[in-house]
Amino acid sequence: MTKRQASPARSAPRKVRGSRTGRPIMALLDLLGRRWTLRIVWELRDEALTSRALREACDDASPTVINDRLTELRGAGLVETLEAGGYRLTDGGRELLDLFLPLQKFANGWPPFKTR
Amino acid sequence: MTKRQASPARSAPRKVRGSRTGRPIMALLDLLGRRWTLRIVWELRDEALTSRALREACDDASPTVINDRLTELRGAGLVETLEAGGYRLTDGGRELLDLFLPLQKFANGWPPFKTR
DNA sequence: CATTATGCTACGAATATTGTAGCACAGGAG
DNA sequence: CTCCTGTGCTACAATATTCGTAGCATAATG
Repeated sequence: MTKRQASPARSAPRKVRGSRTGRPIMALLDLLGRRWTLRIVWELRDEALTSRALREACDDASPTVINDRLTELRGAGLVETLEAGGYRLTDGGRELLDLFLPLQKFANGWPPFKTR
Repeated sequence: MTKRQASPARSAPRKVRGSRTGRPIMALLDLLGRRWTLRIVWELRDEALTSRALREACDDASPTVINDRLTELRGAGLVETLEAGGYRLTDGGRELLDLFLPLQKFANGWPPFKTR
């Protein structure tokens, strides 16, 4: 059961949590089902952002999480760091994002989300 | 619905956590960015499932979470309970799912997820 | 009544996330 | 060089969420 400490294991997503089936779709669903992951991809849709700009864009989420997610997303090859600084989607990341774009239309047209 | 006292403040998903912008897409992204939410929608793609069948389909996730998610999804009008028992996607839920179906193809073709 | 299945709750332990502070390392300006 | 400012990133205590297991009440069936 690993051990429990304040935070010594925040470096790598050792495994695909929650899905032990091995099916790629499950791994992807699991990766995207973590807090801020979808949001980060979304915020990078138009342009590259620095880690701080990204943080602000994400309702000032904790840098801890942003960094964890960024590491995971880089590991999945969906996001890359720019040598000049900042992060942006890879070609694959953009490909994924394109699948999500219709979501906005769906959200806007779906009553339960309209007046939140 | 549900009261909890083990953890001090665990009464209800009172708000759209993490997104205070009010934009529907953020609310949706946030809803879907919770553990098991995407997976649950995914597992309901073909047929209605009982709560237990759903639990098993989701790698035996804790009934606590399954229930919380189901409540949230019902609140969002994406899932509904059958009078005969069990859960299934609403028309809106299926509409959302349709947007996600291409994801499987993407996952299968995306190297980082192939051999996990 | 015994059995099986349903939806759902309880709750301690394990993990994850939040919020705030601050580090080391570039530039750029003075 | 020294004082800024911005970068990516880490530390860590406080919270919140999730996990795992047990178990309830109800209903349908044998």
